[in-house]
Amino acid sequence: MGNPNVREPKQKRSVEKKNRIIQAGFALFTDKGYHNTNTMEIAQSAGVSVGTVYSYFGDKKAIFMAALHVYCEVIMNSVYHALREIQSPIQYREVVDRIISLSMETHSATRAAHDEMMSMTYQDEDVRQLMKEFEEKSVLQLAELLRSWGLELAHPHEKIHLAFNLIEVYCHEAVYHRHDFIDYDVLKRDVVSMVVSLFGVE
Amino acid sequence: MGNPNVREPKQKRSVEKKNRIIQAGFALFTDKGYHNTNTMEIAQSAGVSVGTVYSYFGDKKAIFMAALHVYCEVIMNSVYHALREIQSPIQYREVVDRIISLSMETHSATRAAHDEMMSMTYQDEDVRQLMKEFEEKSVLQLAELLRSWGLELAHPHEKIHLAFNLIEVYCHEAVYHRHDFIDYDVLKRDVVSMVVSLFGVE
Amino acid sequence: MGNPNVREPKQKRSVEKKNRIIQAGFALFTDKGYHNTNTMEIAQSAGVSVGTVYSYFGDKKAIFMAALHVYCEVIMNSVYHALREIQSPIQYREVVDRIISLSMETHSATRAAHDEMMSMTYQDEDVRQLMKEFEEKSVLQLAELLRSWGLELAHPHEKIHLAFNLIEVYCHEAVYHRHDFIDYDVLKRDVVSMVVSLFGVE
Amino acid sequence: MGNPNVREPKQKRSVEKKNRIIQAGFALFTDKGYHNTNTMEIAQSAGVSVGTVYSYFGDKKAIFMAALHVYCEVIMNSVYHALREIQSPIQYREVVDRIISLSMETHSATRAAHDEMMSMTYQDEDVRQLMKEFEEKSVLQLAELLRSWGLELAHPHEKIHLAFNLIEVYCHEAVYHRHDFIDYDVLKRDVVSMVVSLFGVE
DNA sequence: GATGAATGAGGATTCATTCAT
DNA sequence: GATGAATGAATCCTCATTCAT
Repeated sequence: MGNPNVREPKQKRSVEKKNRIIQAGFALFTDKGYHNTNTMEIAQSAGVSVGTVYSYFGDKKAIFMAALHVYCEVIMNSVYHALREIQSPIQYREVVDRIISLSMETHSATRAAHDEMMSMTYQDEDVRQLMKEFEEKSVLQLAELLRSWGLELAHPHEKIHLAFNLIEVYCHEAVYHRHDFIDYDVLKRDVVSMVVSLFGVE
Repeated sequence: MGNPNVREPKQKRSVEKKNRIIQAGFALFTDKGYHNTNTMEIAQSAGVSVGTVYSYFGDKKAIFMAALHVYCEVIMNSVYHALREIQSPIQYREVVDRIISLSMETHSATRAAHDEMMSMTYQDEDVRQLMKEFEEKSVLQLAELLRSWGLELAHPHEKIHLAFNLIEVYCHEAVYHRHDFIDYDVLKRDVVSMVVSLFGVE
Repeated sequence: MGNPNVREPKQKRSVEKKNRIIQAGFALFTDKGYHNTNTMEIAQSAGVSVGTVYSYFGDKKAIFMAALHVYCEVIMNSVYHALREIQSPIQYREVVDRIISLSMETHSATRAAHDEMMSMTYQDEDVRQLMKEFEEKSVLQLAELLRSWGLELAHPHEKIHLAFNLIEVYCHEAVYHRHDFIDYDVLKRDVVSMVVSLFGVE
Repeated sequence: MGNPNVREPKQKRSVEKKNRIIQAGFALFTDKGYHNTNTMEIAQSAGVSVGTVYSYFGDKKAIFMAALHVYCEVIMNSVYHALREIQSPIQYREVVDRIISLSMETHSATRAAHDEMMSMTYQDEDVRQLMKEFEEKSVLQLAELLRSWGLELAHPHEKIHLAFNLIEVYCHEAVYHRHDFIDYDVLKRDVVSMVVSLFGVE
């Protein structure tokens, strides 16, 4: 399965080419879904030939994995870097609000990315593993950051996990669904309150 | 598109057959994903021929929609019926715990169902619409129920939405991922606390 | 191939039912073509079940053959009966004009019938044979009629064949194509002249 | 519908391959009819894979259209080139005879082609349009040629149309049917006479 | 006699992957 | 290294025909 001679690019030109393929794949998977995107589209969108795609990636799934990796990094880093710049005294309510804004941007920018990515997670063991590792890394990184803020929590991992998922739930709802029976300002306020209360910072 | 002569079964035998197809489709979509399941597999798994499948459903997507519909009903009803049987005085913490248990059962039973279903939601407008309607119905139904309990909330819809998604997040995590750095009892306790506090019932 | 137990209806009800099937088949084949018409459509259009269709006709082709037969009869009879009513002294130019009018009606009424029928003729030996017999019968019948008018021709069969095909060409062109570079009145006048001159009656 | 990435071959090898597919399609459609020919047969007959067929043609109909186009060109050119070589003084009777011979060759060579092609014309708007354009082009081209011979006719288009159809009728009859009651020499002589008289050249 | 549900082979089309140039 | 033409298995869907009720 797949090309056994996958090239690991060292040259700058090659690295850029590989990145273009990942970007193209990410954009297309995100927009149309994994199964509705074919390799030729990715190649064309990246400005290379199919053959070239297959010289960098063993198979279609490998492109997906690389794209997922980048996606995770982007999500994580945007939040992490924003948080690192925060100076004390920390206004937690504002911090949460800021994270929500950042997540909203990512969600809007990547449209259905999150769900398409998640969907694959449950159909492929390799993808699942990748996600798991990423989540672990993220949570541990943030736990460290909170500690550096002097926030000593009883069960930081669980709380971080929940907080992120809550924010995720909000963004998701706000970006994709727009139910008429939901007031999104109220929803957001509730989310912020829950997070703040979860961390006992208010 | 699809078979214009879709049979609407009235006979008991036919209804059962249609249901078998839906069940088979649901199981397969859930297990392997929509795109990794083909119509012949569904037919065989339901013990009928492909032709028969297409006499009940216009196309593959219609099977998916029917399965999604059933899935939504099952999820919703199990929770709704359980809640209806609750007598006052209401112990909210126990109620949330019960809903979590019910959701866990469904999640365990249906494995990756939820995510596969959700994934389709973002790639197909019809599926999206179906989900939206279902969510609306569920939230309104529960809001009514809470009111009948004498629980007058400021923004019930938003709270119900968040509560359900929180529980969803927990089940999801508990059933699929099992991160080593998470203590699932702690996670659950936090979730229950958040919900109870969200509804101001403790 | 096909049902070996084809019923030959004697009862009035059955004969009518068979005719309804033929009519329905004719209409559908003519409108959408043989291959774009399926047996269920024919059955529905005739107000019977598929099973009933197969009790009167061995297979789909048999319906076509029966429809073709009816079509030929209709075409031929309309012309033949019109000609039989003509009294001497015969105004040949008017006679030709009348035949053209009749043919135009049939063409208009049956839309693409002629060509669909003809098309099948060249793909199936049975259909070809049926057409051949019908043409032979028609030409001989008309030759007889012309003789009864006192028109003694050197090679009546060849002339009748040509005359009919010329008229056919005209109707065809006039009904289906409508080229901008053709003046249909001129075309008709030319056709009439050719036929009249072919028979040496002017 | 159809492959959006249809290859437009420039390389000699590719052009030849595309032509082989057209030829194979033409032969099969002509022999067995459009609906009785499947894409795999065409591919095999052309010595390529189905995938290759679909890289040159968007769908099956496109192969048909291409074949029809070639057929039209061949028919037209054979007649047109023959006529262009004729030197004055022009012996019209011989000219008509020559066209008949040429048409007979084409008819014999292509067997049922004409009718299969015509049949499609009445079931598909695209095919109809293609035929219409071809006919227009042919008639105008010939009108021009006749003028260059000094033959000034009152309504050349109508006459050319009729003449060609008459010849067509003859060839058709002579090649496919062979009715016993028809003397084909007589039929031919009548046709020639009609054409010659139609153009007033005798 | 009539029905119409069931069958399953067959057909058009797509697309991940390979490999000769 | 790069290309993109070629492959053909796999997929969704149709429909003539049968046969149990």
